[in-house]
Amino acid sequence: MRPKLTDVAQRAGVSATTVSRVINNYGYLSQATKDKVFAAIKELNYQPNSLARSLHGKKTQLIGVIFPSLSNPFFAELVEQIEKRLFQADYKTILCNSADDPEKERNYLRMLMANQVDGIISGAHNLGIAEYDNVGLPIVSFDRKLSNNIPIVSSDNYHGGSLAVKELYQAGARHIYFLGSFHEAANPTDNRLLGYRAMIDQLGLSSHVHALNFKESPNLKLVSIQKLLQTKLADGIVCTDDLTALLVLRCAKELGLKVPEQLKVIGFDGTDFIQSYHPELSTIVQPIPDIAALLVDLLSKRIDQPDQKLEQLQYILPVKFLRSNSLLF
Amino acid sequence: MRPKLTDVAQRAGVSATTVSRVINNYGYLSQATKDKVFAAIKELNYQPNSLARSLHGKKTQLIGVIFPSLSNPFFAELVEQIEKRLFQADYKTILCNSADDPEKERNYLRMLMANQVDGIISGAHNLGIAEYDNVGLPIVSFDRKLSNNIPIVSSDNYHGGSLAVKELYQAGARHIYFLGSFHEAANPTDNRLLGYRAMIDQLGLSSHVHALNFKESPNLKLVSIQKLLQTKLADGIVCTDDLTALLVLRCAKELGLKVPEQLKVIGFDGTDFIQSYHPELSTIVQPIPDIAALLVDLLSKRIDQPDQKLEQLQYILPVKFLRSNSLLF
DNA sequence: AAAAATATGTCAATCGTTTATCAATAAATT
DNA sequence: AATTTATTGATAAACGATTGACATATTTTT
Repeated sequence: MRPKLTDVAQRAGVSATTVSRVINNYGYLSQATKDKVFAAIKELNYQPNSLARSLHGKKTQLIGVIFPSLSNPFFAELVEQIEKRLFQADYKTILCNSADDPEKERNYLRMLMANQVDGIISGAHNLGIAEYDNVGLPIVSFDRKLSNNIPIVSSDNYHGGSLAVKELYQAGARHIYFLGSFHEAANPTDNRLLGYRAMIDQLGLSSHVHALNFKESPNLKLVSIQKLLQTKLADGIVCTDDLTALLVLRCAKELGLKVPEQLKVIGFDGTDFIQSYHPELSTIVQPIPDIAALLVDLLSKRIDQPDQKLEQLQYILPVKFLRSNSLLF
Repeated sequence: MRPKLTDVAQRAGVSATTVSRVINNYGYLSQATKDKVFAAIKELNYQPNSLARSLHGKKTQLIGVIFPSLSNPFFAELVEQIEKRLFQADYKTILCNSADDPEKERNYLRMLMANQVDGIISGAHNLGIAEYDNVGLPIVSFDRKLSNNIPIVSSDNYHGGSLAVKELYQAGARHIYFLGSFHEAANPTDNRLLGYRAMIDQLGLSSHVHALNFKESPNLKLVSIQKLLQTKLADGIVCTDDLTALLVLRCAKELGLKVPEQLKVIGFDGTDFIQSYHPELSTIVQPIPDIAALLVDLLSKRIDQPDQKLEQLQYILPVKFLRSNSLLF
């Protein structure tokens, strides 16, 4: 049986009240008593039961972190950073992989409420506004517009999209395609497409969009990409993510298309993984650590001051362009 | 304010006891009452406060999942699978990234205890036996020998190591190197090295081990690999993980070494990611879904029957060899 | 009509901790 | 010596749900 507060009291030879006073640091306390109590706590390896504390209105220090996948390095690294920041802020991470399954996501929301989490960080989810509003908890969102009460953090997708085009153009590409997945809803991610179009227009080029279904397997995507590359119409491709860009590079190689001479490619995300293991890929780098830090920071504030009005609904973080061999040589 | 049990009772026009009976499904209950109560629960969107329930001895349905990293696709996929299985078993995952930091891991153990988790899945951790034994909770381990009370699940690393050598040999390699990181402790992972040595001996070859520090950055590893490849002594390399193998492939390309003609390479892990995005890499595939399923299964049993003696301390799951271009063409 | 089974309610204790209130004692200050 | 101030304790009421004991009423069975 785990020791409880009264055990500590007995061991230290003080009252339960005093032990609680020491733990919660309030009221008058002599150094001698504190020492005795801390010693007893150490000896018994005592940990206050956080269930009982939270039942009393103290925070649970639990945060639900909802993401659609971990096998995508971008989400893996983002979740890793979020967990790190949450830990530093003395929060624990309940990992909720929504797996693009609305039912699972709904279930998780229920569970999180039942577990009295202090707040939720939701990344690229797939439920409606109403269900998130019903939760009645501090929430911050990554890359998805939810409701007017939920702040959104995202990278500057628009600028990323247009920057990619500009870089391809400057490297000599004139037939620049947009390749990847995007939604119809007004998601921040779709701004990559808007940025692409804007820059295409500005440069007087014509836009070409080749859609991929996000949920499809890499092999199926590959088939679609092959079809695109075989036409040999494109000399530059803006990909909506780095993994797609890798498929393009592979496909180009198989078709004997020289990169970057005949085909220039830019990805999106720029994870550490890609930078380390595919340094040949040019990409638009999202500031993952900053995104994580901001999400945690905003959520902390929402938790500590739930009544404070939102100063800002949208937080857009700058992206960087990482030039590499897939573009110039 | 979130509705509570008494609110439901009031709404349904029954007593609190009856509501509790309905929720916990015991005692005599008419269908009519059940319907009324369920209706009230729905209307109020009521969720029993799991803190209060657990304080009564009910399980928290929380599991601590401790892993050293998410940015490594192997761990990301393993954690993803574990989360999936835990969810199916109605458990929630508290993600603990130990980040190879003993202090952080220690902190997490404390937190998990304070949060009354039902159990812990620990993957490749870095604390001593005593500290894990003190936790006094059901624990299962991945790839690390902890104590005699903690079952270990791992892949057949020994067979994987020897299989890799055998395949390289059959493909024509005679100077087969072992490249990667291993510990001095008797960790299951080190069996890859033992398997390598055994097969090397069996084939009458001589063994060559080139060590890499697991924690070093990819760039530093690359330097070390370059040094190895420049000697041109190896015509086959067994890597302890796929990421290292990718570095070898890159390095070989840069040095103008033809793969697989001059150099044959085998990795280890065989994540979906590698299979999808690096199909050219031959590798020893760990059965990630099976590992996850077994870990969750064993833990569930430990939780439900804590007094049952362990039938088995070690569970070794079979690996598969995935042949690809880095070996034969 | 009596006995048994079914259905619901009231009441109170409990889980482990927090916290307010009231007392009591010791030490420091005037 | 009187008055503050500092330090600890004892007691009890919460937090929200569970559960056992007991009472009462309604049905069903014999």
